[in-house]
Amino acid sequence: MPSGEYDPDTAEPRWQRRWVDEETYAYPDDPVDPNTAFSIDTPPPTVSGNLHWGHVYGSILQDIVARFHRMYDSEVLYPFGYDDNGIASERLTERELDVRHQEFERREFQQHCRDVCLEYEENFTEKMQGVGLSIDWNNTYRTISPEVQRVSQLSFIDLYEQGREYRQEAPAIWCPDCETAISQVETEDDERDSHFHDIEFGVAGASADADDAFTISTTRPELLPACVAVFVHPDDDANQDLVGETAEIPLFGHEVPILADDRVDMETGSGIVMCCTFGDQTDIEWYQAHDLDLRIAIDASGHMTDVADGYAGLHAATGAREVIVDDLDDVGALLDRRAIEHTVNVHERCGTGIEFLVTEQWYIEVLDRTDEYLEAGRGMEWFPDKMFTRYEHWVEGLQWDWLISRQRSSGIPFPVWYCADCDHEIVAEKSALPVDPLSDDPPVDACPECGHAEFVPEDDVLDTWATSSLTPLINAGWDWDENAGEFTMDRPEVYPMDVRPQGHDIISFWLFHTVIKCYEHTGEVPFESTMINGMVLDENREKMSKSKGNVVDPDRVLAEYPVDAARYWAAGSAIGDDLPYQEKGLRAGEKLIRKLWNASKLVESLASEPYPEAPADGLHEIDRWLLGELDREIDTLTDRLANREFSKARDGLRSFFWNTFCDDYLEIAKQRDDPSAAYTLRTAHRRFLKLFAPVLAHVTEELWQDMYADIAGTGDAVGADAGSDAAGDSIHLAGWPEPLGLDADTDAGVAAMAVVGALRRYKSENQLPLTAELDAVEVYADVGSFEADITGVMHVDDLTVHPDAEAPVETVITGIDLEYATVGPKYGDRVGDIESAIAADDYETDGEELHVAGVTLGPEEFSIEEDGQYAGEGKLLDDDVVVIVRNAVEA
RNA sequence: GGGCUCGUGGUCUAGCUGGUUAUGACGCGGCCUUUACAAGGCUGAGGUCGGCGGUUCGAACCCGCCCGAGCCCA
Repeated sequence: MPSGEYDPDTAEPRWQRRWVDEETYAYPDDPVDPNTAFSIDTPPPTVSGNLHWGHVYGSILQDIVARFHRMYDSEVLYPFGYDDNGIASERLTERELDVRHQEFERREFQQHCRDVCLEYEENFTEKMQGVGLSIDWNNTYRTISPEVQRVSQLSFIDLYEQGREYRQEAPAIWCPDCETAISQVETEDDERDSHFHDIEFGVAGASADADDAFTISTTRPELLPACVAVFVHPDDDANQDLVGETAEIPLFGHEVPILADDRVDMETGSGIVMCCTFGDQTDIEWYQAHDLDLRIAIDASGHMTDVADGYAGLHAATGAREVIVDDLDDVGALLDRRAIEHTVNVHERCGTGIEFLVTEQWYIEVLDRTDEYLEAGRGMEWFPDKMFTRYEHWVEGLQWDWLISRQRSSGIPFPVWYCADCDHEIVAEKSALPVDPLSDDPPVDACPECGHAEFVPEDDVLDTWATSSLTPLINAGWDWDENAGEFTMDRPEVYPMDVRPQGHDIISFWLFHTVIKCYEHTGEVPFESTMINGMVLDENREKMSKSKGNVVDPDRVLAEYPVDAARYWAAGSAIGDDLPYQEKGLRAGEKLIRKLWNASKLVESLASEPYPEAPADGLHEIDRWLLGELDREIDTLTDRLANREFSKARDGLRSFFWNTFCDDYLEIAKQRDDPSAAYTLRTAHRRFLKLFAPVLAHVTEELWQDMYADIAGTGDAVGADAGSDAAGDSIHLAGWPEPLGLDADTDAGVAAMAVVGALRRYKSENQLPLTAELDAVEVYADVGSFEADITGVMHVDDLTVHPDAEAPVETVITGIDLEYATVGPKYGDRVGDIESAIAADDYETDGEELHVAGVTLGPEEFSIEEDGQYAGEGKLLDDDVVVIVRNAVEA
């Protein structure tokens, strides 16, 4: 029985432990009806450090969805994963153990990664449980685990067999310091001091009348030996005569074509730009679009190659650049040199400026099916709708197939070997997966192509997105059945999954890649819906970042506030919108928790039986009214939760509970002691607990256990919801309330509450205690059989109700309200005249019609605005529902 | 540089396909010891809806430009 104050510091950890220990949220092992199973593709956080507030925020939104559907549908699969096969986890491991990955054989280093990550993962688990997430901790996965490696390699082989993967020599982003290819997400922009150099290029064989030289501005003169073309914008009239000529590179002397391309930025430097293989992304595009030569001037370690003639062996950035600039100056080709600050693409790990190196890489073909992938995206329901646009633009703007190979030493290996003689690709047997070609033998003794018996293992590993894009299949238990010769699922009922929750920053990565991979493997869109949450900002609506020092530490917040308060705050967001962290939002949550606790105490003291029976002679009208209003709130709330309208759901329920239930109904119920009130108090209270349960997971559980769990569990409960309450011993396993559908006189209820409100205001304004007696009150409205309730709660000695009588008030016409929805379109620009005539009192009403400004409006087109004036004894409180009070106490 | 999104009282927000007086919460002022809660109740003040222009009888809402913020892609 709830007494005293609620103590979240002990209650919240207690329930969190119980939920885990008793496996409250376990998904059943037995097959589940696909119609009631609800599945969530939980985002697996990257194991690279500690959880931040953004994780907490996103997780709470997922959990609200999970808890709602667990009550509303039935079985919910809410799994959890740890993404620990990426470079971030390798770095964490190197940092923790103070080692370098190169010191180990691949499997050995992977083992170290697994050990280190395990510690962090335990910490993640603890944190997630501390937020009260209803995750099924029996269903967790690690992306570095053998099971997931098997899924990932199966995926590679399936796509390979479908002909959707190919190997090609192509430029890749390369870190010359770490000596590895990296993906674009591993790079970041950095402001660097640099120099802009104006360099004079010659025009080879220039005719006498043409210019024989032009200027190029560059920050990277050391790339001159790698120059393979010069570009001019097609709209650049001043330099158009150069197009078609041949340029001569200063110092190095080789000749390259001068071409036109609209990717040239005419605003930068001279508007003429050199294309080197490779200085930046655009160079790669030009190289491919114009089929240019390849001149590699910088090697894998960042030093100049033989292409750079006498500069070979010098380090490009720290040696060759200055020497080349000096030499250009000596031959008079350096026209100008000025200091600038510009943005450089660097490797986020070491800060080294990235290069582009041509290497052999594996790709998944995507460009040929963008139409299908667009259609697949349309096949999902998007919360919010507007986020689909990002997916759409990403797919429409795709320029490259998906590069999935990485030259890292840890990660999931490609299950591939090559014939040492003819380079024929040999793929592992599906039944043998997972394999590591570096330590496992290929499935054949001799090359099926040429018979050669020696093989070279592929030592690349898969892009981490190539694995994390399989989470729906991992969750569904996708595998290859060797005997049946087909792919199977342990839990086919969860696929496609009901919802993919994630941030909008990775729509183009995680979501897109998951959709296309699962689509190719199963022919189905992997999600019924996707829920895209916004970012968490700081109190000033700015992005949280370590450098700004405005990062919110989850531990600190949760030490100070109940988790339920944090959950209340998170539920205050419109899905897809960014949400600023606000302490006042958490404090408002605390207040609601306290209100719910105190109201529960009152309910218990007013109605001692947890499940009282409904009175045989029926419910009082006010009780039917309250339960009827609650029905409507349930309908509204259910729709809002189903549409992921968290903020509206939360605020609507809060208002109804606080204003209607606590302020109106409970105040009246306090004055009563009858079976109808007891039944209603308890029925409404149990329903409120359930409706709040998805958001306020802990306090509702505490109250439920205190007040209802014992009897609900025995099956002795009677009355509304008794059947579904008995289903489990946690409120989170109880059934979501269905509307009771009682007949209720809603209009009378609303009128009665208006009377009560008016009387309450009257007392407040006259500085009377709310318990003060009122001598006489007259009401000119139909309040049904609410009279006793009004007199009880407002302490009215003599209440007279005139349901049909004309109120003794004189109505004064104060104006005319136009029905703009009909008047506007009908009279168009004459509306202005009508309005000014009304304002000038220049109109006549004639029964049903209004004559104004030369037109006649029908009864549907206007309404008369009138004020009630009362000259009799007493005071008129409200002229909507006419309430007159005569009271001796009032001065 | 391109795309997408957001901008509503001091703060956070509701406002659906344009239509009377722009919603609620937090904070602020005043009043009320009322047998669940003073961390409560009642009540009041506070907004030219980022700016400018346009469409319209009528714009927070539709269109254009600009400013500020965020994300993604260059």
